[in-house]
Amino acid sequence: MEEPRDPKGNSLNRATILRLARYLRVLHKLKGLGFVKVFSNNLGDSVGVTPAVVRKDFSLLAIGGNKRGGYTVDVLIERLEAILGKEESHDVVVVGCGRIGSALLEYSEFTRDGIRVVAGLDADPDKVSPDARIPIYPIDQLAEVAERHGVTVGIVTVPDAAALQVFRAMLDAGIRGFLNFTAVELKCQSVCDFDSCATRCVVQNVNIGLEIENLFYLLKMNPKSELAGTPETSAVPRA
Amino acid sequence: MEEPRDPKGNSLNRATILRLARYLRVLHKLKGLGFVKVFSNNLGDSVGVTPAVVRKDFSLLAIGGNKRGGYTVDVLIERLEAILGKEESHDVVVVGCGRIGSALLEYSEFTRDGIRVVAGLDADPDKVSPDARIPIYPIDQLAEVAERHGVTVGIVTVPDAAALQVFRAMLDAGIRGFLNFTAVELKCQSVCDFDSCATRCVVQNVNIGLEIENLFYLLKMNPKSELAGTPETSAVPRA
DNA sequence: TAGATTGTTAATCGATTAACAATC
DNA sequence: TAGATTGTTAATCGATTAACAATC
Repeated sequence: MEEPRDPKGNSLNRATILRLARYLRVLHKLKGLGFVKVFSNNLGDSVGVTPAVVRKDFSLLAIGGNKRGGYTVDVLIERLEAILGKEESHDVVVVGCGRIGSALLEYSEFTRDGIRVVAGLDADPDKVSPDARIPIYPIDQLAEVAERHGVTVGIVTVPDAAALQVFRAMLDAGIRGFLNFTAVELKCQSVCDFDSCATRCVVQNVNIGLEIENLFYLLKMNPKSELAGTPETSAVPRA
Repeated sequence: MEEPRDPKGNSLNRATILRLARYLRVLHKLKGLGFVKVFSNNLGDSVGVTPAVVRKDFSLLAIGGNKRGGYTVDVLIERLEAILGKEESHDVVVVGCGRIGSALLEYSEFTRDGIRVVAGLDADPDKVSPDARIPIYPIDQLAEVAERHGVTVGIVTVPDAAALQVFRAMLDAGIRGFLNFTAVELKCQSVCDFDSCATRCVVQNVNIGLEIENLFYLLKMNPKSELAGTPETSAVPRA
């Protein structure tokens, strides 16, 4: 299978795709604020990279700027959406409706990002409530629910002990993108044969306990070197 | 200021520190399972890196293995704890007790990791409950609470609009490690003068909305290349 | 001994940074 | 024009991988 390629024929790696997504986020906000132009250093500040990286990314994508006036917000948004795809709505399911899962079911920030939780799933009959605004179904209806809504992305907020079993069930249900809140390393190889594994998936891990541990270690080891980088500068507001 | 250095005088960068923390986590689990020895490829699988990286890390730290039998779990734990520090307990505060914040207040996984939430803080008087098992105080008592418990790490689960203001208050209260659930980029430069900034802090971002967006983009752009890497192999169980 | 794993060096790869010409 | 920013190339840097001798 080919790697994704940009308009110039260069390949886009994971890091670049994630940066493009972040540019796009910021650009939408800037547009909402009435910005027409933006400089590479402004965008870099917002996303946490250097101006050179921003320019190089855009250069790679054949997105041109103006040598004096920077880049046009509308052009950037248009081109980035052409590359990343302009999603109307991101539908997801939440598997495991404990404390974190329940909180995410109703997470109000999702709406702003165009993310919609279509359903929760749980193994506990007491948690099931199919008639709620965001319904919660028994876990064994996962495949049916996923198919009905065409969901390909799921949030995993089950106890660690259930993680692998749930992971497999989600793969079987056609889910290919996983936001994993468990401490278990989820990877396709762990549920299928080594060589003949045809099921590919994407996993993003959010290990809250580990992140907090890391904070303590980083503070202890590296208290002086962890400044986030570039000073804030201001972008060009609409005249 | 000097960078942290290992026993051989080499400097430890952020990526290495985070890997060491992950090794240590896995090693504690292995010890709990009765493992005495472990090979570089086993540890690599668990942490998601290649065996060569594991060996290189340990070599850098002057931790030796046995050319036939791998590394001794106890030795690794001892040496890693000597380097990272053996923390008895990680005390944190949760600032902002909305859906996510409340869920984290009672997050049961924390106990297993030695993380203790000493208090929550909120601006809403209705949320305040100083007599609860995990008390919730008014936000303006933050400095007092942080000082009383000697807390240096905080979880930020406030609305985006309040993020910067809360960030500044937390810095003023002596908090230096931040687990940031808001979509706002928190960095010390945003709250102090550029050059004379003496307040250093560490921020780990958990942007759930962005992570989900990324899943959709990665699935669309790179459906075939996101396999998590190395196949599982088994470690050496105690005889 | 034979086999397997460590430990280290060199080679490779990719990403970041520096520099600066082009030009609006 | 003068100043500022883009766009690109080359240089640098660091991390990863390959390879293999050492040796248990």
